[in-house]
Amino acid sequence: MPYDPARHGPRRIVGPGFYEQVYEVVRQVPEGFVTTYGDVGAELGSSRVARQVGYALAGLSDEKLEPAVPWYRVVNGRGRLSFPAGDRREKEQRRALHREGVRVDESGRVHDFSNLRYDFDAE
DNA sequence: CGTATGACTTTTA
DNA sequence: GTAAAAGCCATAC
Repeated sequence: MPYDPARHGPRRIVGPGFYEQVYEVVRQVPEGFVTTYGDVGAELGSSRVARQVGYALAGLSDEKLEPAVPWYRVVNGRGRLSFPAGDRREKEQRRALHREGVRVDESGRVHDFSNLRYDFDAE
């Protein structure tokens, strides 16, 4: 069977792994803001690890980390949700974002995405 | 060490 | 504006 993080999940939740770094960066995103996979990757040093960022987030679907990771604040580079419409996570992400004041279009587009995008370097 | 996979991005049409 | 193809790279086997 091929590797399936949705079923097996990442074995290493804490430690010097890449995933740990991803979680740490995502936790920096304040409430009411969003970020992109590419931005998180860039913050980690490489702007080409966007897939791995999503990969890391996929791992915490079933995992429960102490500091909650606001995975729902991470969208793709075009300001859209990375789930097909009707997906369980897609609905949950919309609900969570709406609760923080982030409006999401029916197509899954984040309204005023450019303005809500969090700037890590601004810290 | 080589192959396979994917919550992505960028380019091209 | 959308759609399809190629490229990326950490993790697993």
